[in-house]
Amino acid sequence: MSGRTVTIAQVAKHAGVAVSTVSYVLSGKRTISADTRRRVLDSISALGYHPNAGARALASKRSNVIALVLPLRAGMHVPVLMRFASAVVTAARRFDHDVLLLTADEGTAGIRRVAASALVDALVLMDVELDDRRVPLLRELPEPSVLIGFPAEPAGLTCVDLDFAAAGARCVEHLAERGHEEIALLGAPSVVYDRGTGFATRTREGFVAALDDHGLKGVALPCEETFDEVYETVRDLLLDRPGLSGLVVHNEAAVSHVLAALRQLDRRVPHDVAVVAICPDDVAERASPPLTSVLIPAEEVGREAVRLVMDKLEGRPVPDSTLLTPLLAIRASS
Amino acid sequence: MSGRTVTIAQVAKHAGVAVSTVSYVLSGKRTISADTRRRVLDSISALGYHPNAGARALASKRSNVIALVLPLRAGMHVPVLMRFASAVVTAARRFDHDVLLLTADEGTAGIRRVAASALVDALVLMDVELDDRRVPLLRELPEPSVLIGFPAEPAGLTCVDLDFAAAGARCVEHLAERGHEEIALLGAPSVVYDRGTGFATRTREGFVAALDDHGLKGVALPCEETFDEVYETVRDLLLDRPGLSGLVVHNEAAVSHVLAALRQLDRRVPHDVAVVAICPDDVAERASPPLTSVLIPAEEVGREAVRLVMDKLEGRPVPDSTLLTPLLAIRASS
DNA sequence: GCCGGTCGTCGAAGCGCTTCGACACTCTCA
DNA sequence: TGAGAGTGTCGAAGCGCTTCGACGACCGGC
Repeated sequence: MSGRTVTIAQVAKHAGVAVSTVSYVLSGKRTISADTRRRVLDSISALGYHPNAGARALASKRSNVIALVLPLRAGMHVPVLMRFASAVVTAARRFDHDVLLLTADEGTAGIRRVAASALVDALVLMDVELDDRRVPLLRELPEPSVLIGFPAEPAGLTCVDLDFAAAGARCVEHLAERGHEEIALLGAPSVVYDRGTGFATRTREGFVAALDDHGLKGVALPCEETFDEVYETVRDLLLDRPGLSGLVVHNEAAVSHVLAALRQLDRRVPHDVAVVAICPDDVAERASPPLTSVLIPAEEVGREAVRLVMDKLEGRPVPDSTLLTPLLAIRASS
Repeated sequence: MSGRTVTIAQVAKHAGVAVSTVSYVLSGKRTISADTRRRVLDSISALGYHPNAGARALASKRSNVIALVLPLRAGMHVPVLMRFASAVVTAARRFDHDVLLLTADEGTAGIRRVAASALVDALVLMDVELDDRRVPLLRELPEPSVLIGFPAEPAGLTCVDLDFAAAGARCVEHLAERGHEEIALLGAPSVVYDRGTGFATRTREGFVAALDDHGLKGVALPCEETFDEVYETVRDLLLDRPGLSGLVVHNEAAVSHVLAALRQLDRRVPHDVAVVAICPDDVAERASPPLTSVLIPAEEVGREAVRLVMDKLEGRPVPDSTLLTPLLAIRASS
């Protein structure tokens, strides 16, 4: 093994070749004879050599690091975010890149800093809002970037997200197939709609449009996240709309409260009220009864975001907008 | 502003000084006259200069990046993890460092890689387990590291965590003060105890010891995370122990299920059964009724971990073990 | 048998920064 | 008044890597 900081020069000497030859073995940018390659690789593992990241970045003008920028508002969707983050890291490693984590408290200055200092080659932004103040900066940055979520004006940007409109519609379609005639969407807290967060709005639009398509009656309501508020909302809803027999819940924190409220109101799921959720799989599975759900494909979104940003880094053309198709998992609640 | 990649040489020329002078202005490692310093700083902002991270790392042997290593098992405590991560990033920025995110799927190889390639100066590991396979590696690494959580054999390592034993004891003490005589701890799922995760075990030990100290009767049970299982556990518990009037819940996912189960069993909180939780504040506040809780101080733990790792980087001595005192927030449930 | 064309390898020139030693000053104090 | 001690600044030597141009060696074609 090593004796502290093995350099490429030591590898070269050990293998009896030039430094540049070792470099070419590693990068594959020039042809190297099988024999030489083997000798070099043997020396590398014999010495325990790891290329120095700083030196490599300096010489090649590539740091092989991408920035992952956390959302402006902490506290929302936290579990899903973690899965995004984890998926992004895993995907980045497939492309031999690492991931630098950036929070929002530094504001746009952090983004500017890591880009200007060549700490990162590219950026992935999570949980982009409709009116996201990070977006103008991205436009003027030479480093490529990919957004998870859609801002109001996505022209010229590369965005990935679950197709929330389709997700909302898919839930309606499912309930229509099951014969329900009046349904409701319980969405995000109203503050989320007020600040125009894209995914909440788009789900609602998809839901409302699909009501029409399938000739169903229905309503879309915001939904707060404490049990008491959820309980009231559900109670009032059932009171106002006696014919209502289906519920779509697009609010991870409220899911279990909705079910508890229904139990308390003596409505059986799915007998009296069918419930479909838009939430991560594990939440749906842990509920009682397990919920039919449109899963939020965090892994897929993360993977796709990284793929796109790598394509941009290599100068390959990429689509402006990538919408991932929602997948409905049918469980006991509908 | 810039015209693409401003270097220190351009700043030096613009300010009419030597390159080294600019460097010393930036690092403060030599005295510079006020006048020169101002000229240099003016040039820096006039040109929009940002030091190249790679070059700096190469020359100074410091990358100013620390690694944040995610836990081996994904899926546990996910929301809390995100707050750790965020706190670590924020704290690291205060020390002018950035944070590289590492997942466990690369195994220990990832840790070895970023350390050997000098990509990072130091490491912070989240959610360390009793028998953590990353720990032996840390001992042989020259880079300093800090663990969040305690392994079975922490000698020679630097560990930070909430004092879970004290947290368990604090809950008992609180219920004893309120006059309860028989109480129970609903803890993590049994699989978590089986693999010996430290925080679960330590809470239980603190709980059990405190029962004795305060002369209470009680029991500590594992607790699964689906509603149905929680319901059964709670029902059986109340059946077996008619005198039981207090519950400590140390399982974030089960908290709302426990409350729903109690509602269903017609036990009023806190009138019939007092409930104290060990969970993040927002979960406790969102419950109904809002729960008296020992909060898990993610921000503080993250901040402390970074402070320690920076101390180690600077060669300052640090304590092997840092236990953060639990804080009980009294709310409506007890 | 000579010419042009790969193929495989080498040496050297940076990449942008930090840091060390040197050096010209300006103060002090004997 | 001159030795000694600071100050403030400079120049140059790397840090470990990539990459460019050069150059033998070897090939087939005429």
